Amino acid sequence: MSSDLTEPEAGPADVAPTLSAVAKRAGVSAITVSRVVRTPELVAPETRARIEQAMRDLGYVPNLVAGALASARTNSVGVLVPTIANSIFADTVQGLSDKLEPLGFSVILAQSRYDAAREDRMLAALLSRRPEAIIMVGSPATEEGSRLLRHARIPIVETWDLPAMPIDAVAGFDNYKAGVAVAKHLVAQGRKQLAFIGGDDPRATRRWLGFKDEILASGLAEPRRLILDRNASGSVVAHARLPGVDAVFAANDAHAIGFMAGLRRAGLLREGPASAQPVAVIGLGDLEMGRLISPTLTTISVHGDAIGSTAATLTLERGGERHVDLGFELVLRDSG
Amino acid sequence: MSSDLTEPEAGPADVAPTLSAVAKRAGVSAITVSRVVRTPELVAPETRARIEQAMRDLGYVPNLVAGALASARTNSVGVLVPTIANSIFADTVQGLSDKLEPLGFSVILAQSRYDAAREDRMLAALLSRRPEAIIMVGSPATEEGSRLLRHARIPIVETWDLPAMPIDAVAGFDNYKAGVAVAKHLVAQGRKQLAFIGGDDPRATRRWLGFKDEILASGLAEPRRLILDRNASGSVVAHARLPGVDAVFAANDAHAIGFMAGLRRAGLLREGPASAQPVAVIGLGDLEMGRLISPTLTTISVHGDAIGSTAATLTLERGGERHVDLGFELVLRDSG
DNA sequence: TGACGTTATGTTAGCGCTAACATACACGGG
DNA sequence: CCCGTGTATGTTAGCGCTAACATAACGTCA
Repeated sequence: MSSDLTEPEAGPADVAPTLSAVAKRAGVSAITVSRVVRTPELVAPETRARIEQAMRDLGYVPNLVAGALASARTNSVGVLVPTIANSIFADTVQGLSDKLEPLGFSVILAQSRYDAAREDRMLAALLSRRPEAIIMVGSPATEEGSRLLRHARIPIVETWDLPAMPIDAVAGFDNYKAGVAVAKHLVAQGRKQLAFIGGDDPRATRRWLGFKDEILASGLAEPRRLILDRNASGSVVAHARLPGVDAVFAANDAHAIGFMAGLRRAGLLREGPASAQPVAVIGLGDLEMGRLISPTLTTISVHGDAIGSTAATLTLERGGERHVDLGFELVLRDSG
Repeated sequence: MSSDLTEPEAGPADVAPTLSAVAKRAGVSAITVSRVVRTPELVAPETRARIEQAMRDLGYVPNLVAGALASARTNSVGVLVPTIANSIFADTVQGLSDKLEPLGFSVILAQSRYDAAREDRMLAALLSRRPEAIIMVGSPATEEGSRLLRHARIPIVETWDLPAMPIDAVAGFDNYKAGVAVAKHLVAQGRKQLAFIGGDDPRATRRWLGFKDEILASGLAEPRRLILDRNASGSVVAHARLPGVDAVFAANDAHAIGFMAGLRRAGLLREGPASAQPVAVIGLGDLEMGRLISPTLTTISVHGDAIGSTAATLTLERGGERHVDLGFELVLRDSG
């Protein structure tokens, strides 16, 4: 028995129903069904009702893959982050999704895991899906990645930094200045033995450079730099590797909180204000957690969600300012 | 001057080059170029080299939208989570991405923000992109969402719970039993006035029910339940609304840590072990942060990343066990 | 009254690719 | 010498939809 015998009544089809199946059932042409989906106001109310009924009967779900090919619009944006787990970038992804999803855009998410080769592969994979824009944390790590993006002819938004020669648009803050601000604050507090702990990705490195340059400029000895794994556990034991240190700038709040846990075990954490701390600790990211621990965490607040929603806006509007500095704030609490 | 004048040499084209453009340049047919992209071992080395050169010259990026339409394979999976920011679900998304991205699958991410109507819209939006599977946290909130998924004829994985009547596959743990385990532990510790704080989403509610039932079964008075906002700040002041309480189960670690911050301000937090705590606190999720604060956080550890990678595996293999209980562990530390 | 806008619907072609099926040629064994 | 079996490449049709351009049936107003 061949399968082209149709079911007696509207039984579940073996394959997803198409526009023309709906059209046939409603006694109209395919384009009219297409209009009901996309521009219902152009279809007469009675026709529309008949078509909507047919769509319900068949359980029609539009095929955006075909629609995208025909219209050359995918209504999707590619988003590339180093990692999404336990990370400050989750806020940025949330911020941009919240702006884009209500407009009918889908987010195609890719993670580079701080690996340049994987980043290039993910960039190529994203671009083959023809997103209408790419939003990424940072800038391409390789020349190849940069070339791919420049040739894509779609809005590209680099975030979480202010690259000197952006590909297209930027929504971020000055990581170097953040390092400078932290150094200034610690020096003014009278700290003498300063150190930086955290990763060595481009943004953390910019923070380190600002931190170091400012400390040197103020006449103090060059600060130490401890490069740590991406998990906070490494920072718990970091204190043992920094003898004599009296102030630490951590590349992010997780490292800062881990470092504080190590200080607590060493009996070097006070419940009092920053001035009472044997070792000052300053983080970056302003996690909610930093307000909940004791002593509360002094940190650079960076508006991750605003970066996301600004990036989303930049993908939608081609004109106007394409270089947005969202800034940061040094939030003074009890740890440093 | 009209723009259809081609550049003298391989300049950047106005539109993205297609397979046939590459084919023409290499002097072969389109299908041979397609083979170089997908099954290079079927193409003679010299031909392949010529085509690869042509692809490089033109900066060819395959169009997976067209490929997906022609082959009826999109190589994408839809992922629906309540939220990605500051959340335990980020680990799950990371876990599944890490498994799927190397296999050429893209992740289309959508957030429901704990809103049933938005969940349905996101589900419909995901399905119109014809993903090869859907992975979601929890189960559809509405009958409509459930119907959509059942008719999609693709693998559907529900996670972070063990639904009684799953649509297809499941990778999760028993939230009810988690509540029971916490209650048993607190009762054995001699706690009398118990309370539950957290959200009222389906999974938190299952935890609450297990918690409550076990406490009632052990002869104690019915525990109180405080429904809080999704941010931890609300839990900081929760203690004032629970007079006389001596043990709290928080629906997640963030709430637990927030509640502990409130206890600290009230002078009700000790540095000692669980037995020394005036109020025991137990969380769920096992955030790294819980190990770093003081007192350390007793929590239910739930393997969010394993849920993600298991879910990914379930989307890829259609046969075999489709109902995986990843379990949980009560991790005893100092808070309760 | 007929040229002209307006509203509702249809026709045609094609988006860029791949499945399925040719075709062409080389090679080796009976 | 012809047939079978690879190996390499090509032809054809079509995936499900939409852009762009008809067409038809109605007013409406000078």
